[in-house]
Amino acid sequence: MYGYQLRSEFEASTGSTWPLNVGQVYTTLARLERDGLVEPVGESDAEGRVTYRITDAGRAEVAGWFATPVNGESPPRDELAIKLAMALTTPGVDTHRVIQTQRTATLRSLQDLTRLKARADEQADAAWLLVLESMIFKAEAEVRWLDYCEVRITAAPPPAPVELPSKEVVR
Amino acid sequence: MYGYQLRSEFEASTGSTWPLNVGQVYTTLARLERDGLVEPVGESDAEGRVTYRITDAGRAEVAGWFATPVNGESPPRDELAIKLAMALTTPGVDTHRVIQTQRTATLRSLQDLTRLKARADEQADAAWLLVLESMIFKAEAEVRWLDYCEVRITAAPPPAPVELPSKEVVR
DNA sequence: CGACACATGTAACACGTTACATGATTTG
DNA sequence: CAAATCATGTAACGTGTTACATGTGTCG
Repeated sequence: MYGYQLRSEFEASTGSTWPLNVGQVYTTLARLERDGLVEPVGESDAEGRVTYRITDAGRAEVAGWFATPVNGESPPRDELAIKLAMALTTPGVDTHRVIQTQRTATLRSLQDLTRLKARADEQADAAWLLVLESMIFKAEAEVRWLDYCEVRITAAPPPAPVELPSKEVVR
Repeated sequence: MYGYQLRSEFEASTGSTWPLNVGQVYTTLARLERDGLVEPVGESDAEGRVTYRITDAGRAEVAGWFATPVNGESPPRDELAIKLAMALTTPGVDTHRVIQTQRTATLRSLQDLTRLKARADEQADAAWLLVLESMIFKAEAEVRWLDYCEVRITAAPPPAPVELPSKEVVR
């Protein structure tokens, strides 16, 4: 395929959710070519299009990707978890409020996702549908986790206020 | 605090899981100072330490961060979901195998996490514990999602093989 | 004609991350 | 004394991302 085409396919399948800057397609294509995973087939054609083709190395890379499990983020960069952890240990932050704010936001996005899913169901794009369902699962899990946290922290109140200023730390 | 100290605290609280390169502390500190969120208090002291202090702007930033919900990744960059979606639509990929590989990997990491949690429970570091629990919740949700996907794709077999090569795409 | 879709590409930035350089101080 | 720890910092890279530059073809 050529760059513009890749973008078109993508936009079509995601129903123009998930905006994708065309420029990024070209930068990525260039980087893939640099790494030998992809190669241009001939020069630009009459309409100025430059078609690319996957190489053997590229195929190997893809195969490897499919064969290798995704290692769930180590170290953990989960912003929400970190935020809650920080809220809990930072004096003067209403953790309860933070949780509630997040909860309503997550519920709202869950609604949006459900709406999108309905659209995707009609459209019958299996790939995009799968991604959406994954997001729904995640959002639901997030709500469950938030509820769990709430119980957890109301049960065990802040573990004695920390004294920040003094505290000789290292050694 | 000063840079080295920040790193020490961090390592201590995460039990030396989550390795953190010291250099990163200094680059980050420098960038925070550049943005006026943090400022050095005086020059380097006798032992060569440079202490930093949060500014009002920094405090405001933090407050804003706590008040704003995390918007769950839009566009969705979930590698696993994308991988499965691609597996489903790429001819010649055994989606079943991909799911199984991931499933065992996730279960294994779930074990590790549980072990870590036991350690954290003794250590009683509330923040780190919370992060760990979040990861456990996520891992469990992932397994559930994988099981759901498996049922989903064995129930509805690949939606008629796609013809790749032809397909006039744009327009 | 002027606007819009098609099509390609480049320059630039921020951020996360690492490897390396440099010294002072402690400790076996 | 040598090795380890404490402590700071810089140069560099890769990637995701955007804004911009440029040109062709189509259509109301």
